[in-house]
Amino acid sequence: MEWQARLSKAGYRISRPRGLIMAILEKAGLPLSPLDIFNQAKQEGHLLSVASIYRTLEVLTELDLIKLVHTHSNCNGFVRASIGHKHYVICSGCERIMEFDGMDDISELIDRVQGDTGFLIQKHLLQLFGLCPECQRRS
Amino acid sequence: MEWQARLSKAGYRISRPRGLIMAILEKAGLPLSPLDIFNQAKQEGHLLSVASIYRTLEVLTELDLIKLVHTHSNCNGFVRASIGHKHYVICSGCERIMEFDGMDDISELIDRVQGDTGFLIQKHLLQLFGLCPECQRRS
DNA sequence: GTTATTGCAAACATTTTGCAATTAA
DNA sequence: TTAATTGCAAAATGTTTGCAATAAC
Repeated sequence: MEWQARLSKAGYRISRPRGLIMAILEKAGLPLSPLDIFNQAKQEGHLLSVASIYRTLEVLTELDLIKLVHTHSNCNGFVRASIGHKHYVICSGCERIMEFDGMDDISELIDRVQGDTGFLIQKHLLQLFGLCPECQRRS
Repeated sequence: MEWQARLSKAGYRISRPRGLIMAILEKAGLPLSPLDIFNQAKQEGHLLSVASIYRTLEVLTELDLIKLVHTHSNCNGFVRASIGHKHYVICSGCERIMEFDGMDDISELIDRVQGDTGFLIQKHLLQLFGLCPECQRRS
């Protein structure tokens, strides 16, 4: 389903700022912070208020249209999300990001941890970091 | 090796604020933010400056004596770390945290992702979230 | 005694909020 | 038309920095 449809269905409106932010994240291909988005929009000749950016990112995250990415330093990078639960590999060189599936691979681990700790696991956060092919070549 | 020894060996001094912060994290058993640490210290009758807290957390993290924990909202919780690379399970109810090993479990996954994406994986971030035994009972 | 470390206060950065003006439906 | 959304500016929050005073070695 299109992001427009998902917004509408949830009772939100399709506004210009929301479209802009989705478009910017779509073509970025790497995690952007609120300020990054502000700057990118400005560079394209569109002035957004930071308040709108923050509010929009909150709505889009709530609808799983975008995801927050965690790194060593910053945890304020957002990426366009595709359907379903995914994990990310992030390039330490250029920040390029790719999704991958991996629920099967860790479900065994989750079972083991549940057994060992008595915790009832509900969610998980898994991200890999390394060099993308291009950055490998370059170094 | 004791944290004191590790600090010394790295050329750092054993100061009162550093000892306090290590002690506070040690007994907390859950991730504390810089402000949490400030408040906990104050409650015990010790005034720390926030600047020192931030600087200390940086040093301790660099020496792997403590680790930064990532959650949905905040990524500013620090926990006392034991030796070696660990992962964490965090209780969604009370924030209690436990370590677990799991490199074996995901090395296969890492191989697969390297093959599929061409990335050269160097690091990973894996955290599980759920209810601890006590919080399960309570709900 | 020497030098790292601290505390303070100010600078800086980031995020949130209230409210009138705007715009999507 | 009317209600959600925006932009603005101010407030709140979080983090970093320079520097003189202090404390570890």
